[in-house]
Amino acid sequence: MATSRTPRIDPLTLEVVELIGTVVTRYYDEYEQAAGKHTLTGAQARVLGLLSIEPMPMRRIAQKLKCEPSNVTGIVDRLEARGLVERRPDPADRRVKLAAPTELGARTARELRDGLDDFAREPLGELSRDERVALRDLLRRMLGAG
Amino acid sequence: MATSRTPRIDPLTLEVVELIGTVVTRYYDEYEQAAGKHTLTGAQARVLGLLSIEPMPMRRIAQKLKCEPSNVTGIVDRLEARGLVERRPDPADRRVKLAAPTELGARTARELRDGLDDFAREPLGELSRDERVALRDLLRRMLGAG
DNA sequence: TATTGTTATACTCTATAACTATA
DNA sequence: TATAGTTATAGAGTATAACAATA
Repeated sequence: MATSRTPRIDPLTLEVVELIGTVVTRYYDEYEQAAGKHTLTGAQARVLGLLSIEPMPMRRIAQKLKCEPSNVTGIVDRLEARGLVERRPDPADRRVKLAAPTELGARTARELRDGLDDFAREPLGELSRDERVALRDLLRRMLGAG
Repeated sequence: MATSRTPRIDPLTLEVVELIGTVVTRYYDEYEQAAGKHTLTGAQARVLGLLSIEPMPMRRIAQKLKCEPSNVTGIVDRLEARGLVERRPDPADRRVKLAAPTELGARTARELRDGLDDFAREPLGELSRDERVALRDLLRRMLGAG
């Protein structure tokens, strides 16, 4: 009997998917490595990065991380224990705790962000300015306007 | 005092880095989601995917995953407990155990791989064939010959 | 009643160190 | 003696369920 299978994707698309997979691995590894240089885990670095843009309630961090709110408690606990983050009361709603980076946390987040420049320099450094424009436009289209 | 700072990257490169970050997040989420549909963790899905290409010693799995060999024991244990993977002796070296997918494991890996096609269809589906060729060439150059 | 954050629990992944059986 | 795989241990992230304080 002929089983109804998902049509195989063409070789071109397959190669692009594989290339993207390589980029994903490389990006992820560099991120973890940059975090590790500050003795931070990936999750901690992500939360610190989020808060450095804008302080936010614990609940919202969980939404951003796509994880359960109960997990955020521990991650912020560890960041707070290291003096990188602090919990502030929300004047508007006393149930809410706003997590915000300390001075040290803000500095660490900045250094972490600079670490990502390594990624920008290395693989992206292979491309000329025109090529980067082309890549930007393709990625923009791919991810849909936004 | 003028602090010697890492030179800031230009806006264009920054945007490309951010776009790649978005792709990375999306790719990762889809991978975890595809794994979850088979009640597999990301690590388990990655190992199963590796072995479906080629059976290999435990040690080599650890190298591929960039983790300690001791971790692989547990991951393969769980895959084996579910009948997706089996450990075979290596005729050439009795210290070595070759991990290989079972029939069920091979089928699961295939379905998992098809799940990645979702990624190929969605964001990549936005691009025409010519655009995909352009993206492929840019990624190839970026990742260096490859 | 509903919501925010937390605690308690259990599972997985991770690294480190010590062990075993081979080589 | 060196290597492959394992075990033991501890820390971190994750989900689920139940709880206190507040809305």
